[in-house]
This record gives sequence, C-alpha cells and structure tokens, in this order.
Amino acid sequence: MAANILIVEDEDAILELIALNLHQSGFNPLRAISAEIADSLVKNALPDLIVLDWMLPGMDGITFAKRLRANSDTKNIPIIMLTAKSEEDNKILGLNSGIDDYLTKPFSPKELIARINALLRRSAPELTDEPVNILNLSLDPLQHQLTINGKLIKIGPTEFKILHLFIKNLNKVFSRNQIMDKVWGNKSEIDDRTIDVHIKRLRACLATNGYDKIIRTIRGEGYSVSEKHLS
Amino acid sequence: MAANILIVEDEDAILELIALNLHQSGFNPLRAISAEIADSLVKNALPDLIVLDWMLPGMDGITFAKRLRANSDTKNIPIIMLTAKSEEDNKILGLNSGIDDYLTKPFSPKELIARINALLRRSAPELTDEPVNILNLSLDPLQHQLTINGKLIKIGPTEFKILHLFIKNLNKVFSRNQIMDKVWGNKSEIDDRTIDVHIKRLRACLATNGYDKIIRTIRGEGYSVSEKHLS
DNA sequence: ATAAATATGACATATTAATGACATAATATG
DNA sequence: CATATTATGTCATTAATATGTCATATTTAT
Repeated sequence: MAANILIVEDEDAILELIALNLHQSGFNPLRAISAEIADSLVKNALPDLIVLDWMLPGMDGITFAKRLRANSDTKNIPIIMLTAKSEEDNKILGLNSGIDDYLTKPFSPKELIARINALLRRSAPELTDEPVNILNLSLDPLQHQLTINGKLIKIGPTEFKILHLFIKNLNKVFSRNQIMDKVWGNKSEIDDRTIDVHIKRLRACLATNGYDKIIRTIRGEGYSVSEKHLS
Repeated sequence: MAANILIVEDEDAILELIALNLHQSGFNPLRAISAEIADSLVKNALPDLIVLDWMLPGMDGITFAKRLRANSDTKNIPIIMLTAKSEEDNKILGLNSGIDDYLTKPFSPKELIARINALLRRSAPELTDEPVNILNLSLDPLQHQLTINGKLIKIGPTEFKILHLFIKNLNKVFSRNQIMDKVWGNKSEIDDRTIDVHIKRLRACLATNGYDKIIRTIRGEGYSVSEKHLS
C-alpha cells in the first residue's frame, strides 16, 4: 500500500539519491530520466505523486506538468518541482502551471520527504500510515490490523484497503468508479458488481458488534462510512 | 560486544572529539589519521562501521571508500562520510561510491551518534542491543541466546536476526524487502521465497511452547510478531 | 406492481504462502 | 588437511486464501 512516487530527473546520481531516500521512507519510487519516459509510465499506471526536475533534455518539466494538468486522468496528481538556484525566479511560473510545491537544489532528502508527506496527506490521506479510529473501531496500517472493541478482526487485503479509504474520508460518498481507482488502480477493469461483493465481504468482517451498519449504501451513487449509523 | 567504529580523520581535534563521543555512547572507537593507516587497521580487524573524512592527506576519502567496496571482506561495512560545507555538492558522488550516509561539518556529535545507530541497526542489529523479552521468551544478543520459559533454544544466526528484528519492533509488519534490507543488508539479492523458508525455520525453533504462533503472516504484506497471538 | 439497483451465495480461478528435499557453502572438529 | 556438522539458498510441490464473476434473491423508488 506504499505510495508510488514518480521521479523525473535526468541526472542519474540525483535520481538514485532521491529513489534511495524514498525507498527508505517507505515509498515506492518509480524512475524516469526524461519527460517522454515519464509520460509512458504515467499512461501505464498513475503514480500518487510526481517529483519533477525543471530542466530536462527534450520536453522540459514545465511543459510536462502542463500536459499532465490538461489530462483529466492526471490533473490531480500532486507535483513537486525541483529547480536549481538560478532558476528560482521562475518559481511563480511554475506555481501557476499547476505545480503544488517546489524545492531548490541542493535540498535535503529529509525536506523532500516532509513535503511529499504533506502533499499526500492532502491528496491521498489513505496512503499515509497513521492509525485511524471510528468509535471503538481502529484500523492500523502499520500493523495491518483491524480491531473492534479491542478484539482482532480477520480481514482480507482488499477489504482492508476499502475500509481504510472509507474511514480516512468519513461520510464521503465514493462511487464504484472512485473505489475502483483508489483500491485497484485506475487501469483495472473489474465489474461494478465485484465492488458490491467486496462491500458485502467487508460488512461480514465488521458484523461482530453491529459495525457493519456504518457502511451506508447510497442508491445510485455508491457507498460511504458514517459513525452515525451505529445506534 | 561494543561495536568497533573506525574514525578516519586527519584533524586531531575533530578525531578526538568524535572518539570521545563514541566512547561515551558505548562504542569502541578506533583512530586513524590517514586512509593508509586506516587500511592497515582494517586488514587487521574489520570494524563494524567507518566514519570517514572526505578530505585526507594522501589517499582521499572517496578513493578509500571505493577500495573498501571493492574488497569482499569490507564491502559491507557501513560508511559515514564527513564533508565540509563547500563540498556539499559532492554528496551525490559520495553516495554513489557506496557511502551509506554523510554528515556536513560542522555537525553535532548527537547527530553523528544517531546516524551511526541507525546504520548499525540496519547492518548489524545484534550489535546495538540489550536482551529483549516478550512474554516468557527472552532473546539475548550479547550471548546470542534464545530462551523460552527459561529453556535454551537452538536457533540459527539468520533466524536469530529475524526474530530480533521482529521483537524490537513488536506488531510492526515487515515486508519481505524490509526484512531483506535489515537482515541481509540492502545490497543483497535473495529470493522472496527464501524469506519464507527462514520464517518457517524460525517458527520451528519457537514451536516448543506454541510460541510459533506469535509470528503472524499478513498475506500480501509480510510478517510481524505480536504477543496477542499466543492464547 | 414494476423496474432498477443492490445483496448474497456459490464457484472456478488466481495468487500467495508453507513445506520438504536438496545442493552448496561455511564452520567446526579431529 | 580432511571430514563432519551446521547453515543457507533455491526449487518444486502442496496448501491456504483471496478474487472476480455469475445467477439469483432482495430491496427500493416511483
């Protein structure tokens, strides 16, 4: 469930330095040494965040960023831009073109990680690993455990992810397509009914103390989790 | 069994400062004022970690590091590089040549100790620690002994390290890659299934009093140890 | 009551983990 | 040095668990 971070950077040493640090911080780094390569990677599977060098051979970072923003599949992927000191003036241009954050080289890996975490918390809270609670239910991604009233509940991987998504976004209604994107990844092709089945399985896991009731069905829209519905 | 840390630093004041701090933190510092001297010390007895100055008279730090990496006896010794501020750009070069971490002068001794501990935890977790316990199980790294209910259990080196890692991080789920990094070192290339086999062997060791149950399999994620699972 | 949407049980298939056997490597022992 | 012992990593097989789909039942809105 580690977040996939795409690094676009032509200098091999820097690319590897970033990849190493991301890996050690529990992220899953993907590498591209040009915007063109990055583009094909993105088409294959959407990353959760992109670290993008400003200066690139071929298509430059800004142009690539704009392309990403123009495509509805990719326009919400957070982008962190890397710029050299002398390019600092261009910051504003960068921020205007849809960049979410930027870092000036040389930067400390620690700082990069911090910014990545900050952006992910905003865009994909379910990818951060803090435990979440609702009533007496607690879901801990680090321990990969679900407990209700302190009792350990057996739960499958897919159901775990769905529940995590729901609890990280309490009361938010997710369409089946949204659930599919977040849990299976956007390239996957599964039937809508399959989601129903997994919701059913998830409810079965939660059934112990009536917690299955926290999953609301919104007919025609999708599902959501709310604590109000246990009573 | 305090860890032996070799310090390679030509400025005597800094050398002694580091040595003092290491000593106070329970390490056993070895001193060398040049790469050549360090080289002969290393040939004599392998240190557990090397703190290496970038700028040295005669052979410089990078060259020495590369030599160490080229020798199979020494290639796994963690190296922390010390660089001056102005050399900061060279960071990346250093990391590529097999440096595990770096510090920019001036640095705080506390920070150095922290980094050393972090690296030792990765490369030789058994060197840092006192005995650890869970329920009636006790693991003593100093004596390399495992006892359950006071009874001595036979356990292989690899299984010992894995168990140690798990018990030091109770309830935390480790992916096979993480286990590989921590137990074998981050350069190693072993098959995922090999981890399974070692887990099996570890479980066999613990089986005596049902303690094999403390090892949880988290399908698709990895393994973890929890005391809740013995009951 | 009817049509549309959702829930559910059953099932075949796919994925992942556990295990036993074995060859090789490292270490200890005489 | 030769030999015995122990440890290690890999592979093939088996076992366990998860997944996706379908057919059918149930619910819901109008």
